[in-house]
Amino acid sequence: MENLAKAYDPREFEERIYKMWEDEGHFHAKVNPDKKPFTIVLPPPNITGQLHMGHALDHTLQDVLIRWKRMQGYEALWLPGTDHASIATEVKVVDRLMEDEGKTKYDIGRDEFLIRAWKWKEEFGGRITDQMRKLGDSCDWERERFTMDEGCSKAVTEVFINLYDKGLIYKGNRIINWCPDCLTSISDAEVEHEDKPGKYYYIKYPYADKRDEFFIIATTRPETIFGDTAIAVHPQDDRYKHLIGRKVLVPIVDREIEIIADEYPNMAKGTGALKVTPSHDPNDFEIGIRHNLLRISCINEDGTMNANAGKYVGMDRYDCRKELVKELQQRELIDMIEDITHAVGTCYRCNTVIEPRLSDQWFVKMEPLAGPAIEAVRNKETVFVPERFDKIYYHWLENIRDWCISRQLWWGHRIPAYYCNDCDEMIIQKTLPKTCRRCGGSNIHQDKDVLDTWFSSALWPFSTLGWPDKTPELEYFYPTDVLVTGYDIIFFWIVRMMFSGIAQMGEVPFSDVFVHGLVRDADGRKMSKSLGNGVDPLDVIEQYGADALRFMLITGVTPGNDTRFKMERLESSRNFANKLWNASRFVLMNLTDEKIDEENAMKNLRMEDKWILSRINNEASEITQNLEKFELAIAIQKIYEFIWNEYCDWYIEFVKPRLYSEDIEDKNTVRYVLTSVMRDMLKLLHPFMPFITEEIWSHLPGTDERLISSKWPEFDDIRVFTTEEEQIKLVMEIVRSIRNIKAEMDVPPSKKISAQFIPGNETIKRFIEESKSYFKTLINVETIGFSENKESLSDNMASSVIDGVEIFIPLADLIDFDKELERLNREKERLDSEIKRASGKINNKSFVDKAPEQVVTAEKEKLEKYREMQNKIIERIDQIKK
RNA sequence: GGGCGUAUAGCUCAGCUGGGAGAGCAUCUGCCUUACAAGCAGAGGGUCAUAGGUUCGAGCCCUGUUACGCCCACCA
Repeated sequence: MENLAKAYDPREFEERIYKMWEDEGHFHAKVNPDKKPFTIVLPPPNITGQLHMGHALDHTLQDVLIRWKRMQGYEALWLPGTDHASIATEVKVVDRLMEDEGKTKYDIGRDEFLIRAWKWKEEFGGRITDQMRKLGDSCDWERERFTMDEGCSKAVTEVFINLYDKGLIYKGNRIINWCPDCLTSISDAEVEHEDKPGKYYYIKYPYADKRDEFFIIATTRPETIFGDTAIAVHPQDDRYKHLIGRKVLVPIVDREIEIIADEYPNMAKGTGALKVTPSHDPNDFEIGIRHNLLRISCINEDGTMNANAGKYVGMDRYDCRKELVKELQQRELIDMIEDITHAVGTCYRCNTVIEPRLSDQWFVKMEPLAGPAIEAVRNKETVFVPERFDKIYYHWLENIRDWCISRQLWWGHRIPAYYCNDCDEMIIQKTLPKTCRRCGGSNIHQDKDVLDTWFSSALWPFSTLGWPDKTPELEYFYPTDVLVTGYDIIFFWIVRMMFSGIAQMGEVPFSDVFVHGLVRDADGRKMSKSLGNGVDPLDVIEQYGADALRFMLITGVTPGNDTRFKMERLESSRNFANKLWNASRFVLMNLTDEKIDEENAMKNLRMEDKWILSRINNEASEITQNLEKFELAIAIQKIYEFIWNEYCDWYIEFVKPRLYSEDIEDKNTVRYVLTSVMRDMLKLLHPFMPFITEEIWSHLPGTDERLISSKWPEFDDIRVFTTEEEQIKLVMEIVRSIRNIKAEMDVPPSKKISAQFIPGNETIKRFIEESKSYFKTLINVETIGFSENKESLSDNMASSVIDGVEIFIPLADLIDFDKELERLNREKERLDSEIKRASGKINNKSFVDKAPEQVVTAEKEKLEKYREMQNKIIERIDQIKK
């Protein structure tokens, strides 16, 4: 028989196997009316990114599901692709331009910049997809997409125009989140709130008609006073009611503003009065609309002060704050300064404090889109796994404000809005109009802004399948089945895919959202570049193999919870792979080229054969159920335990002598069972550890298909053997019991011994008689005998009681009776507590009355059993004491 | 301010619909037994955060409390 390498070395085969799968087309899914589709779209990683542990987890989960469904006979499509990552990529290209050529993007201009950006994409955009191959991701690479490829771009324009036509996209001059460093607007979702130390500056505004008296308001941002156009107080605020309508002067600039009444001010906060700066605060903006206030901007795009700030013009906003406070103090216009901690919005990319800023932007009107998206989850058209994440979803959608989708960047989908330079007419259409529809002029330019990256990712589940064209793929694969992602992008992405799918396709984009947590470092910290605590999946794969990494990432993780990356866990995963590897070596070295006769084998099964066949049969069915419920960790735990604790520890040990015997027919049976069970094991494990399983599979004789495309095991009624399972359990208990005696009584395991049994009944006696060869194989019991009672046995024996049988091991003159008594007493005490517990229940009338009958019966049986066992031990103790 | 999660063996974590507490690692003992020392066999180790409640029965369900963590929230 062809043999496997002696030690498990994943480097020897992982790459080769992946190439084979890809070359043979196993990943490719096509429209196939004879099969049911199963579709997952990959959350497209950024082209700027490198594979990190988060991807490794995310992809492993998806690959497990896809491989499993593929084996179940579904037309399983895992559609990969990458995201253009507008802002992230633009920053990279800008940096590179500066590094290489010392130029800014404005130096080379928009067209040239885009050429560089595409070049950058060509150079680095494929890096991450190459890395995915190392992980074993079985994506359909023939269908790989990019958010800015022709088809996806077409979809973007189409959606934009659809929404515009329905009045769901509009352009407006409104307050948006502005990043003074990235120099672009960002959406609400992209603002992170951080608690930062700040100060309340209590500023004195002189009354216009009585300049030596002051109205005091508290602000954290004194530099915005240049944009003040009112003071607002609550109409019910007794402190201020009488002042409504009076005028005060903005300090330093001496501009007159009015004290107005508005419901917004919180009477308990600050002085209860609010300076209103409509150009630099979203709430103030709203107040400004209600009261028709002037909008005065005082801060520029880059965070410096503008001419409205008088002598502070050109100064950075924070420098201005310092200087201005100094000046106010000199003029005695500051009442007091108080230290506070408050939440400050920062840019998710560069951490710069966000400047709310008035500007012309494009928005998606959210309310009409949010409603149906909320409904879809309430109706369970889409289900979150675990369920609790639907709360985040609801909360986000229920409180959503309009989505600012325009970005002042160059890399991305350009907004399909065109303006006539002559008459200012705005035309929304797919391509550049030749002439203006109003004035007929041909002097037309396109809107300079690009769209938020998430605008295109929101369309991913259908844009990648050909939409807006009615392709067969779209018809067949949409809606997709599962969307797998981390909880951190539920509102960035899941929410937007949901309402986009519903709005454009009339159907939710996926039926399940399988949410996972983060991979943290060994100390529970988030892996990050700045901390330098990230572990590179590629290094791990190089050292331990992709299978070990995948196994580690799935094992012991509760869905939706974070997990820690621990080296020891990786090692034990690798050890498991090694264990399987060696078990396979054992099987293979005991096979011959001779064909295994299945029919004959099934006729000559012994009890351990029936037992293991029965067990794997059950496992297959349970594991399938676990996978259906997305309980991947439970599923893999079961496979692990089966392979290690049942197949390796027991079955292989059971059958060794049969393999070394001369009984050809029996050897055939063992070979059949070994390989048959191993095939099923490999199948069940394959989704989780695809490489090692495929490699071993390829060495099994009579294999003419690939494991990746083989059929998932199903429960088989013929392979249920209850009696044999019972019998083997008894054998195992006896074996464990005797091993324990040997170990505790310091008898070398290799020492040959004999055993005497006092069986509880004839059936047990027969079982033991039939099983004597196992005792020889497993624990060196050379001879066995039966007795009616203890009295007929010699004293020099160690003993043990299990359910239904007493076991005696003669230890010649070596026996240490003190030790033996200690052992027996320990056992007696253990039974004591069991009996206490069980009898407590049985003596409890309400338990007997109210608990289900089978529970009560079971408890009674247990009690009887324990009492019997304990009696025997007590007898033995007494016997020894005499 | 609102919401969520976590608290189980020395460590990291499982524990699916409530019915005798588990794994991996670590520890102790004995074994190189011709698949595997990345291994085999045996052993020790837990008031399941805390106070109540529901139930015949609670690690699991309900309420309160504490600690830690996370997310959301338009900066007066």
